[in-house]
Amino acid sequence: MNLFYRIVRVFVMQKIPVDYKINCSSCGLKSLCLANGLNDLDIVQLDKLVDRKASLYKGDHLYSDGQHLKSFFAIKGGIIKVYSFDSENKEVVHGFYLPGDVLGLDSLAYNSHPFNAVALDVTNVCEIPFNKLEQLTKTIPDLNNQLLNLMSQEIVNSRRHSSLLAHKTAEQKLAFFIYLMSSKFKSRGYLHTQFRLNILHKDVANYLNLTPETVSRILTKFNKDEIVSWIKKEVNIFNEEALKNMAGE
Amino acid sequence: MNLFYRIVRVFVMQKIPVDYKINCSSCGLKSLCLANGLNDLDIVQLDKLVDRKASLYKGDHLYSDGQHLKSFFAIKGGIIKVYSFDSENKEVVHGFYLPGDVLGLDSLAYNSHPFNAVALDVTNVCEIPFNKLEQLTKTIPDLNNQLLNLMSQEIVNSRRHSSLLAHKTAEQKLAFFIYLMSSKFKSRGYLHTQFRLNILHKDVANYLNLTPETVSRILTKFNKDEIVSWIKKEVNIFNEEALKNMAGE
DNA sequence: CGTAGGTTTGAAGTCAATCAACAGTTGTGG
DNA sequence: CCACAACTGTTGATTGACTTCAAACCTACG
Repeated sequence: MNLFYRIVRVFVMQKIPVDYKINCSSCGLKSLCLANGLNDLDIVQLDKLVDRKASLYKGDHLYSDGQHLKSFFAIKGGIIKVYSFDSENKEVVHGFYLPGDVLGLDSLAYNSHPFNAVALDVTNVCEIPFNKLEQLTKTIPDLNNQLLNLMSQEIVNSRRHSSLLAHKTAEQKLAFFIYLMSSKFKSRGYLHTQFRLNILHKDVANYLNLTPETVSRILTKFNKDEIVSWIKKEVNIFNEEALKNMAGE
Repeated sequence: MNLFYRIVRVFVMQKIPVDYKINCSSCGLKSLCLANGLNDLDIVQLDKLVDRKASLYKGDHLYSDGQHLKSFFAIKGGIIKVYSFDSENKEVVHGFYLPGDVLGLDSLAYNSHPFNAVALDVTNVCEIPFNKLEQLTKTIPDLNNQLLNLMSQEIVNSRRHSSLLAHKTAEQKLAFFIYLMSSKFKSRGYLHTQFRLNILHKDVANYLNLTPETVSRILTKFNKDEIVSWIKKEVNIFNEEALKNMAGE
């Protein structure tokens, strides 16, 4: 088992630097991120702005509370948690971002913004500076449109989350969350009934305004009812229809 | 009493048409809405796009669920409630918009969007078509920046709302809400310890994920404790400091 | 002036939190 | 590579904040 772990680690370490240097034109996620809707020539222009960062490892911060953020980040691989602290210094989890998602849309209006972004797994991001992007939007109207679209979507997502917090039961919340993650994997062309979800139960609990105990109890029930299991970061959906119904969609 | 009411109504009906035709340059709210940060010449350009709509009365919809929205709306006076329906057809209140606020930022990315906007009081709005505004942002970079700023702020506001739903007690939620409204009035240069707030308790309850009964109970308590009263649409803040503390800020 | 919808107040009920104790997992330093 | 410490997850018993239900009272509006 230990040997297996080593091999995987080495594999990951070696593979990623090759993989993540891929440019926008040949990136499989271009239809989700800023490049969506752009023609091939424009994508090349966008690509010139992109700074492909070295891999982040679990616990590494992409940015922190109070920092003056001056870039967007598009996720190429891995998973990022965005969180803040409330007035009593308790953590508040705002969301989890997967490959194809864009971070930093919330920070445009603020010199110093109140959010933190941390990697939950080995993660690769493309950094796109605000000011350079802004210049480019002037010559590429489609790019400006896509930026506005992404922001608009972020507003709607955030409202959906509020609505979930307000009007769903603990069971519905958790079913909805797993269903949402599954949908994300599906739309990205990955296997959506069986996937790795490297999120701690306590972080999900926080995000859904539940306690880890409640999450644990409900997952046990879902497993018993043969709807879905989530054991050691591995999600298995046994009954997609039942999950969807339970999510109240 | 009837006579008094009549006089007020006539006064309102006559006054507003005169007032709301004011152009952007001389509008007292220009520092809050799309005109913020623009020079005088640019404001004149923006002003040409603006369609100042006739007054909306209580219950009139600015837009509805499923409609193809093609404009932003800046509120000049009055109050608008934005809401939707969940999967069980129960109303979900997403927010209340006051003079200076801009609506429709959520609808940019969607051909048909899931929100409704209804006037809770006599309300005047300026309509700004997406496509014309988009054209103008190309020649006025400051306008584009302001649009992005407003969207970014909307994301942050929405996250704050989620955080409130998740981590505050019923008392804190209500204290926070009243404090927030007061702050809005303050920043708009109105009296902020005494103001008309034409929102039903049941709508606030929905927005804060409480029941009208709970809201009623807490307001009774706040009144007894001489912190704030909210009786028949009139808010009176007796102890601003206590309210702020209670809001947990 | 009557009525539908909104608000208040009280009593009873409930969902999920809290508290507690233990089991499993991860990561680190010797 | 193991041992131990710190963290994460599970399960049960108890509690509490807010909801639900119910009935009376307002008040706004045609």
